[in-house]
Amino acid sequence: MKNTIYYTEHQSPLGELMLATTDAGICGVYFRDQRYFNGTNDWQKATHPFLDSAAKQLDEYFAGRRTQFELTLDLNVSGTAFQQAVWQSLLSVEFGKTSSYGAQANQINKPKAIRAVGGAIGRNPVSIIVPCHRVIGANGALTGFAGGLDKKKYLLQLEGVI
Amino acid sequence: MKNTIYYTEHQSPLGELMLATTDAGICGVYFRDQRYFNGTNDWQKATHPFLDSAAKQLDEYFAGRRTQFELTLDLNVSGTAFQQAVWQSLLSVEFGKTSSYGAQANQINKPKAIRAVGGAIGRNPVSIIVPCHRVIGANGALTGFAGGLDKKKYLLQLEGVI
DNA sequence: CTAATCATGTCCGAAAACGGCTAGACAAGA
DNA sequence: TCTTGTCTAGCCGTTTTCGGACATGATTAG
Repeated sequence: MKNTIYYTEHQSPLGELMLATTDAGICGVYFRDQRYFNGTNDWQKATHPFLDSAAKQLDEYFAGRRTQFELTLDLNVSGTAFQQAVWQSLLSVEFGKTSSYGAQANQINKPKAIRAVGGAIGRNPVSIIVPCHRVIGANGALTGFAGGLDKKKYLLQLEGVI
Repeated sequence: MKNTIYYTEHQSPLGELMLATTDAGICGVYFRDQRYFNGTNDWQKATHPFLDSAAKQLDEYFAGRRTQFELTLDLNVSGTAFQQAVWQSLLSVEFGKTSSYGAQANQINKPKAIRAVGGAIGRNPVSIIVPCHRVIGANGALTGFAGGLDKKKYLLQLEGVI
């Protein structure tokens, strides 16, 4: 029923990342010791074509040579229907642009579920690739990031937003 | 991590029973529509050597030709540590004898957890084989049975207790 | 311009309710 | 006395319920 999850560790300018995948697609990119991380019980440390692609594209992204990821994702491994909808919606925020929590709430047709959207974004399992860092407060404040605000700032600078 | 559960249905004088097993042993014997039944999601209808043995021995039991089951059980599929301890302890109550909730509480070294034992016994996943029906009130009252009191009474009559 | 209010899904901890119970105290009948 | 019955107060693991806290923001009131 539940697909096996394979993972590997990968170095980045923001420290060690943990990349995870199923046979259906990438399902996780986590910072070291980040918030809301559920855990590696019954995850298997292994190599996998998807993991290789992800690592390569992340390297290019950090080197400034990539503004868009071309990867197969599997966002249905964890989370509620609501959360999955939010994550899916995040994919439409492009490199170098930002959005607000309210705007995202509108996009999933729940304009009043703003705080709920905040909670869901915080639990995004695929950091960086699903660009949760591009969502900031309506007033421009960074407001929060599961990996730490400094990392959110770094990513936005990398994308030339601030 | 979680072993597959195979099941089959089997007729008995008390109506249809649902027998379930893992590759480690029998993990379920349920009455039709009984209380505290969690459900067949991701159970697989299939044949299995353990299921065959269980069906055969249950037939013999109901026919009065068997007073003791010789089956491999897997009682660690569901339940808390406390519940599993209670179920394990139930196995020591022999055919034709009865015990009380208090006595069972003593047996697991929690003499005061009497009501809690009652709750655990009610959630026994392996009816008949794990003889929860042999536990009655200290005053002799039948008190309760997940499959219905009439079935408890039938079983105790079959064993010649009442 | 600041402060209070409200709306929303999820998680987490605390608190309360709920049982397949029992021993003990009492009262009522034989 | 000796049953028998009804009540009460504890006991304890599990389940359910409830109240906040959150990666917010538009609106209203002062």
